[in-house]
Amino acid sequence: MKTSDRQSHFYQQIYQLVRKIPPGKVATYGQIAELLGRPRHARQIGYALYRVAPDSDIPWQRVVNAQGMISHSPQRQGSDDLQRILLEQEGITFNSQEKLDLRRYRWQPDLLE
DNA sequence: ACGGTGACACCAG
DNA sequence: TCTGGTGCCACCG
Repeated sequence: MKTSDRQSHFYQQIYQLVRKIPPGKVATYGQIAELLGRPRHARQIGYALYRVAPDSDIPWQRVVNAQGMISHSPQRQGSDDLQRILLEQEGITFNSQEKLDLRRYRWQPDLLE
């Protein structure tokens, strides 16, 4: 299997898993990578989500960094600001330090799937 | 082809 | 807490 095929397959796995995150819950980049059996590949999750169109059916907004914060970047062309708006619409609140409470909102995937 | 870059994470101080 | 350094590895010019 070519490397490029393995990679796009990995991206599909990422999208499929992110789709399972229910409204009002979030996962971290590292958590997604680990759940897919690739610890330390958190950056790949960011790359995969970067390619997702803002109006996609993939709930890309439900993935944040390990500090419970939205990762900002000029490259995102404002989708980072949109991310916060979408999450707040789902009932998620941010504290004065722009952080959401991971203990409260972290998605716990059902192991029996 | 190759080196800089980055929607990350973790650790030391 | 916060900051800086390090590990990681696909992406892109």
